Amino acid sequence: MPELPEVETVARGLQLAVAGRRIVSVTLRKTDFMDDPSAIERELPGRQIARVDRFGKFMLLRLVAERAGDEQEASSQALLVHLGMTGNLAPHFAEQPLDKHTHATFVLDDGRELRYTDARRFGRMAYLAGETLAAELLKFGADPLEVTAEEFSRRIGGSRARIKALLLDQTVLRGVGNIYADESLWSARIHPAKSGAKLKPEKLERLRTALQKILSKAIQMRGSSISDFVDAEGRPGDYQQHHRAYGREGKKCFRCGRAIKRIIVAGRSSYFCPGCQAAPRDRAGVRRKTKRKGRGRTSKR
DNA sequence: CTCGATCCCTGGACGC
DNA sequence: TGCGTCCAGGGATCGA
Repeated sequence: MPELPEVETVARGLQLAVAGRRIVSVTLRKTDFMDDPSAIERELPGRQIARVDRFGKFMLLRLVAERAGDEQEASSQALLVHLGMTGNLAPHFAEQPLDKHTHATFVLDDGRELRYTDARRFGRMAYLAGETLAAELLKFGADPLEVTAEEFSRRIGGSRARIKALLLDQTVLRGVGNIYADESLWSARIHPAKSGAKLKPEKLERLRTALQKILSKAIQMRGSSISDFVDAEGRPGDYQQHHRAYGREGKKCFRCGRAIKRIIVAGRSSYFCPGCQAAPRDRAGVRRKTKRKGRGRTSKR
């Protein structure tokens, strides 16, 4: 589950490994997670990967045309890549066999191949340029590592939605996912079902600093590998060893010793300590997980 | 505005 | 061994 720290880790690895390389050719396989596959096939060959940035949970491969003076130099162009749950983007030697779920191969000018693999195809890939790119990026909220106290307070404290839903909402903050939401709430001693608007200023600030500290530490440790996350060099992260709440149902809270509980908030498993993270008095947001029935897909449309 | 439900997708865990 | 079922989860979408 690549979230901000994992995506940052992959982006940094790619920046070192492929920035400056030119894309020679593109081969696509399954394309149902791509915005416009033909645009990727058409626009990428001949372009150079100028640099690799992270934007929320996205990676942006910034592209430039080969020849300076080309009219397209004027507008920005990028390949936007979201890793979803199981996505991976990494350079390979051409002779390495293809992974079963390789959906895109970008042959580079040094003979290596940048390959995108994604078993579940929850990821996203899009070639965007100019105004379209700018408009896409504008949809997302503040970067949690950069967000000021004032902006955090406005975005989180200004909504009555549950704090867990707010942290996961990419239009509020970009880059936080389930793991780091739970870890920061545990750290700040806030129950996931608490309303954002009901958080006192000092709680809000405790949450912001906890979130930033946790994300920074996780980046230092190259992310959390809880399913099969590996970075651009194929190396897993180490931050999962530092999880205090996420995935620890039934285990003792590192602060108070009570058993960590798991509930569903905002449709996601939410791990918290019932001793340290007091349930909101009023609301009924603490509902037990409801059993889901009727898994059947009908027809596809 | 905020909510839950449903769908997308596959692999892994588990029960039988 | 193998089949059925459940679950994981980011995000889009829809109706309440």
